[in-house]
Amino acid sequence: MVNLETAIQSTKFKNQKHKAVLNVLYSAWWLKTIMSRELKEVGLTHEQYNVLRILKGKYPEELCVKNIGCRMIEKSSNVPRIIDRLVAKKLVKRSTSPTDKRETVISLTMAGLNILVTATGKTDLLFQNTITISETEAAQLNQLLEKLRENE
Amino acid sequence: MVNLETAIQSTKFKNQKHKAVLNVLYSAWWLKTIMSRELKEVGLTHEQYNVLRILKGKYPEELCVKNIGCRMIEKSSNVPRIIDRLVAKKLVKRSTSPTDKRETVISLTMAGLNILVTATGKTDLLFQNTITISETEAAQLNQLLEKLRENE
DNA sequence: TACAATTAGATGTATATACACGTAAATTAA
DNA sequence: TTAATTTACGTGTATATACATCTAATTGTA
Repeated sequence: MVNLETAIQSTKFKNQKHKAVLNVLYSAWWLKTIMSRELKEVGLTHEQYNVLRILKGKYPEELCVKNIGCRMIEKSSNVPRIIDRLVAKKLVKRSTSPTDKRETVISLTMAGLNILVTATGKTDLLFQNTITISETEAAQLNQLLEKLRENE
Repeated sequence: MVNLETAIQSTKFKNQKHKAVLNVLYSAWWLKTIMSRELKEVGLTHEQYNVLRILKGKYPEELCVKNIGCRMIEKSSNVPRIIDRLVAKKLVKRSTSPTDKRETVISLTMAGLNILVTATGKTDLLFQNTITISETEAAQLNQLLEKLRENE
């Protein structure tokens, strides 16, 4: 158990709100780090995994680049370039939409589906073992995070 | 007010814990985005600002690269390269430690201190206007985030 | 219908992240 | 005191982020 003070070696927070901002940023870095460790074993980055999961959510329906982008957790991700790497690994296929030639539609390959199953198994197990807060606490946390962003 | 479901266009969360993981990641991205917008006006990136703040915390004491690194929110930040850019802008000064020639000690310049004051004023105002949760809620949020990381 | 405005996505650039590796200095051990 | 080990930090590489710009396709409008 590492509290924020220890993690970033600082005790000078203006107030609880200021501490909460740093705490959210640090927690996100920590989550990405432990997830990436698992994903590395199947050769995926966190963002590549995110794109694959978005495609899985609609599978076997295809999604265009724009619709993948607006579902990303990090909105400023450069989706075409992440797709480049997934295409190179043959995990997705790119093709032009017949109805709108501006759109590039992306579909999961079998290899993509398979790697996703393995990766999801790994991250699920990780969360099960590492994140032990109760469902009630998680629900509270969700409520407070949305309160934090209420003026979004 | 934008809830997570709308933000990432998904309603399929395995449970509250799974949703909390995505919620923390999304909230961190959101916080970084709104902060970066302010910092851009003074020509700083989020990470450059973080390094300057760490230096301010010990000012006028100097800090070596390693001690800056272990105080960073994102531990895998490449501190030497962030310092490169701060040196180029004359916001910090680099020199070799006289007591241990392996160490590079970094000190804030007057320009660095000044820009930090402006930047901090901007982010403080931003938080004041945008983040309106109470101190009690923020304290609760801090407690839950540390619970989330309890097996760190 | 023709032309302007908008939209989708590819691409370029600067910065950052994540991680490996190299070099020099300091520390420890033989 | 020399040799091995460790530490601090710079550097290289692949990927990602953040944002601007370009092109082609589509849509809206005169």
